[in-house]
Amino acid sequence: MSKNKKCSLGRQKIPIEKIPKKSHLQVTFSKRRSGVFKKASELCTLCGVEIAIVVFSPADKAFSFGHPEVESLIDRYTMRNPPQDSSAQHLVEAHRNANVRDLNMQLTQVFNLLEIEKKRGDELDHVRKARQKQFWWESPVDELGLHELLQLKASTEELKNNIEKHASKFIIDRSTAISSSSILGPSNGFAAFERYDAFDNKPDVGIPMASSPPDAHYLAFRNWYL
Amino acid sequence: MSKNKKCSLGRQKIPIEKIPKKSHLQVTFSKRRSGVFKKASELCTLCGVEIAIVVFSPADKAFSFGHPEVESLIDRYTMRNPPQDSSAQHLVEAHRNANVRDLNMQLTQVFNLLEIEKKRGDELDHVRKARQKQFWWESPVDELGLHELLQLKASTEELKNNIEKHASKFIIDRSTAISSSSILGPSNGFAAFERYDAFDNKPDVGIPMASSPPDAHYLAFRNWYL
DNA sequence: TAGTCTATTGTTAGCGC
DNA sequence: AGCGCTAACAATAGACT
Repeated sequence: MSKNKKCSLGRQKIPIEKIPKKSHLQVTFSKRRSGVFKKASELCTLCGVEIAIVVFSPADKAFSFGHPEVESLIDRYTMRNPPQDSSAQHLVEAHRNANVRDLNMQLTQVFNLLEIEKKRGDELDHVRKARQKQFWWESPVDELGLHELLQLKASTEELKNNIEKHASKFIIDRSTAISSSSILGPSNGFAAFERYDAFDNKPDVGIPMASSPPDAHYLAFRNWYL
Repeated sequence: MSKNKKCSLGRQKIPIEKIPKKSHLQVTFSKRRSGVFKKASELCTLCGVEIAIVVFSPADKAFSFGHPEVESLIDRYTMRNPPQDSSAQHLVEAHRNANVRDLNMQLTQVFNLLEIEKKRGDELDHVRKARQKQFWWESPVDELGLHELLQLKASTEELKNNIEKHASKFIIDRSTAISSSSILGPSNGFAAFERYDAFDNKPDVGIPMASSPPDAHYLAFRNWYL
């Protein structure tokens, strides 16, 4: 918000010693724990290996990360199998483990989906940004060179003629009703450019934007105005 | 050492997916395993917490890191050894539940992220499709109604005037070189509309599309032609 | 298999909210 | 507690040894 302040000093080097300030320590623990878990997760994905991490927080709370699950990896590590307890316990265990397995599976799947979606979103974002550079005739006129201006002029004159031709055709046989005035049109001047936020998938309306939003032509070309 | 050689491309971005090449995977595993262990060690030192990590390598070899030691932490985590009384059982429960809670939290978070990303992707997708309908002035002229045609005519005339004004300004002081002819321009007629496929993020070229692709004005308005 | 080097990407300390 | 920000710092991909 404050435009003038260089409020951030950026990251500072800290010695790898026990952090004395407690609140600070808690923040660092939280951030770095996430960092370690993320690294572990990446290691899993990249190398397809199994990893389990257990941390006890400064407040002695247990945090864990495991792929596929902490318990089975611990069991594998200690190389002793736990079916030593009573059958009831065992069933509870099994249920718990199944539950955890399910959760982990869901987590993994959803995480993968997330990656895919993220990629798709980024790509589309790039496309969108690319369009702005690609379609130079949508840029402000003052940024165009002479060549572009001449091209635009030529195109525009031809376009104008075509439009006039068509318009007169319309006027000549105006037996058909003049299309309805704006019903769906946006009420604020910029809506036409921002409406995609609220855009859902209405199939189509026959003639594209046939209900002629107010000031649409202004909006359409406002970047060209001087 | 050698100043002239660009021997290294530096670090490259890699997608977080399973690395297909095995030798490569092995190197990455080795490096990143060290990285994770180092991060864990720093977390220990900085926050004075206890942490245990167990990894099974691609070759199914077990690597572990633990402070103070893996075994005791595992025991603490599984809560088998240290206290054996009822309170211990209770703690086991607590930890287990905490674990499940954590997993659920992760799942929820990731799922939310997925939703957000999906929405973003969909929106951008819609934007792209919507542009065609939204920018009805890019549609074929014959599909426009009388109202739209009149709007277009008005816009066009104003636009033409503006362009002429600017063009004459350019012509009057044409001390600057007329911008270079097409270098980057596409060679086939439709490339201008498809180029975003190959578009990456080149910063900018000062004037957008200053190198005026051939027939760009034709492409720009070709939907309007009769 | 493991270490070195470098250009780049990724992480995070110290803020504010 | 968490999220966002920015600049500084740290990790690391790729190539070589």
